Amino acid sequence: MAIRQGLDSETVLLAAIEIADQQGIELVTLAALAAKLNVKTPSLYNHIKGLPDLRKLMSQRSLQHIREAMVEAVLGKSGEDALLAAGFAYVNFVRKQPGLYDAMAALPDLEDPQVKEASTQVVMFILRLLEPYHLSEEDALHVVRGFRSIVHGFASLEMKNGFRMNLERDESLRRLLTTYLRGMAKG
Amino acid sequence: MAIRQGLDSETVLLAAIEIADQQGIELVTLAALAAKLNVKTPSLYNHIKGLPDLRKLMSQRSLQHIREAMVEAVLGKSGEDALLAAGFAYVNFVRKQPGLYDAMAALPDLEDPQVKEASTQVVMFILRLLEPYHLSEEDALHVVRGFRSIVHGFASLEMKNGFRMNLERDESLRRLLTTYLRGMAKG
DNA sequence: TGACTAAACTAATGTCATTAGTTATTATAC
DNA sequence: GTATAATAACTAATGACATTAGTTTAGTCA
Repeated sequence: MAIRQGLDSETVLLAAIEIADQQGIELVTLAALAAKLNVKTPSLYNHIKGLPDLRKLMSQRSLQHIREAMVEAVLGKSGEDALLAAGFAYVNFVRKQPGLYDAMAALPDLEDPQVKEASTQVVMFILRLLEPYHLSEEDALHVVRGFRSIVHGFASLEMKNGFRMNLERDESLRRLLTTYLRGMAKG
Repeated sequence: MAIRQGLDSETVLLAAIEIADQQGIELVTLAALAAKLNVKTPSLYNHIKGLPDLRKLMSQRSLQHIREAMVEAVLGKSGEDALLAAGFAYVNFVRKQPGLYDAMAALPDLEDPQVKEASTQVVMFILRLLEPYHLSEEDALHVVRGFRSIVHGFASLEMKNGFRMNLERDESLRRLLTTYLRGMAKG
């Protein structure tokens, strides 16, 4: 017995993400995770500190992925095009990995240092996209809040089946973003 | 023993809401609820079907309160003023009852019939506010999605301490809403 | 080879939700 | 007013889960 599984925290994290995306964040239990990894529950504590710690790792990873997806999406774009592409990249990430994103949304608060850092990276990325607008620092920060509210709000409502009308979702998102950006430009 | 407490589902619901707002939704357990109501846990099942049922009741109630708050806020207002007031009423409700709102955000999905109905009431209310704009039905529905995304996104990010910069939050919200509305008007 | 490190394990505890079955209180019917 | 029915509380039991303590054993390295 006790054959080593070669586990490490990354493997545990990836398995947790897989369960989250396939079955929902509430089914990410240490029991389910251990079963998936052919190990007993307490063995997981060699790699993660516990369930709350795992949730934090997932949130952090989620924010990293979102940033990466947005970075990739804006390559070769600037101004309004870039912001639109970044917004879609954000929402498309949530569509592809709803459980992982939900781990972040389910976090009681985002005060954990590492989560904070990943979140700061997202904010700084959006600030970069706003440079062509030559806003004051304060103005830019308000816009970042606006942009984040829009994409997070849209993505989470969509994820929870909050949009029930028979209406193109991408079109809703496109209009939401372009309307906001138009308001910015014509402000 | 077994003195009757005069419990009913409303009392249970109100106690759950109180725990949620004071201590957070994750501490709304049947055990905590029973203790608060001077009753043993199984007794709660005479009034609610179980924890998932309670969560649904909370979500439904949350949506009702949000609608009421918005209705109250727009009295005597119309057009952009009304939409701005409604947006602030939404966010201020979440500020006042974060745990109750979180119960809704924590629901796996919003497919439950009664939650759906309460949600439809909110959508219909926003549609009424859009009447002065004389939009097509499709256009109006896209705007409703936009408005909901904005207020939900802002409120939930704020609730989870997602806004960490030292920057007026009401001002962020005001700008977010007016920028969007300006984009609509100048579309 | 021998000693150390660490990854797995077993065992135990405590919290929680839920169900089944029981008791006792309140309301209703007569 | 008393008998009966409905129901709100209870006790007891089960099963899922997270977590901690202590143990074994598999790799690693001197």
